[in-house]
Amino acid sequence: MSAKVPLSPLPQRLPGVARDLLDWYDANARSLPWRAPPGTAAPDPYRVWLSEVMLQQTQVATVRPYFERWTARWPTFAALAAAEDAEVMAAWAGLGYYARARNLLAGARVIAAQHGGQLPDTEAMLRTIPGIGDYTAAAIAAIAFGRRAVVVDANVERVVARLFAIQTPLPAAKPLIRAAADRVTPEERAGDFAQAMMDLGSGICTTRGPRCLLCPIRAHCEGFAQGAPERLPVKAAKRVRPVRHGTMFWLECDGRVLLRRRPAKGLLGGMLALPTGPWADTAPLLDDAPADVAWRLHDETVAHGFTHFELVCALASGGWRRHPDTIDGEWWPIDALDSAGLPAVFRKATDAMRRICG
DNA sequence: GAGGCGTGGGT
DNA sequence: TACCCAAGCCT
Repeated sequence: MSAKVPLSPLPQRLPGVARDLLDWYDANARSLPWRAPPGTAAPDPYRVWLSEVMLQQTQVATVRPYFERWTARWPTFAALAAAEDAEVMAAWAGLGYYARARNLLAGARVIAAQHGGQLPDTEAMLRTIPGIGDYTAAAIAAIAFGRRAVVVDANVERVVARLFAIQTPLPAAKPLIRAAADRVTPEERAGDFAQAMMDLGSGICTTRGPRCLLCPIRAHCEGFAQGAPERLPVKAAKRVRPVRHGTMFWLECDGRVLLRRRPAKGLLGGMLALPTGPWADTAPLLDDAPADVAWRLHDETVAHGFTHFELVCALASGGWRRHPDTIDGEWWPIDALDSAGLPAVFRKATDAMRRICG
């Protein structure tokens, strides 16, 4: 909770929802590294942009340490634009949705080369930067540049669906919810309002077990009045996740293991990884081995859930007896694998292999 | 529009 | 436990 700061009186035209929510925010705003205290000067646009991208589909507690490390290393657009691709991808390792890191770097370079090192300050221009969509453009315009923008993310969708008791299922309800959000967004302090909605959504108006008795806008809430706000928003049923199978190959040479960078696009794109063939409906076993050596197939497997499928991977190990330079990839010291910047699924595999090999 | 795209936390 | 899901974007 941040210190209370003196605020100028809000315009009388401010609707009750925004007024009550902002009063609550002034007293209860979370203190976050990328956030300015309510009612104070706008925070650094670089930090707002970085935090908004890191926070896409990712919780605050997960983002915080990544944000601290990242800003210490690359504190400005210029610093990030000049960074090495491999360093940036390694710094993102474990955070997921790796296209965000690729877009962040591309975005920093666009900003440095085409925008004089300054983030554009309108939604429409922000929308042209790689990795910035409707939500992030609105959030940056409001939070970093004080513009009135309608910021709609999953928190706002949930709060607004309950506030207006919208029964239409998502995603069909999106236009309706955006129109409703527009109606409650104030002309002034739209940035604080957006962040207040986030805090409300993450701490009080939660998906399960909303704490309505603590809610500052309960009196305005039709969902609460109707008695079952936790049933909103209604969502379309989602598909079952299929299981896919694969093999990861642990090729050792002189205390090092072979790593390869994955293709720039697609799953885990641009990340360093253990060699592996495509992941398919049936177990490929040794079909896609990176080298013709005597592979040993282990009993232990690695299971990992991705957004749209479940992976079960076999582990195979072997030794490279020829000159290290005669195979594609990077030989990484086994003792230093923790600093290789591997995605979580490969970190599971390397941890398992180090256990197996002792 | 719908599906591809990670991961860890909460219940 | 086995789900569900979180400050979305891109194609």
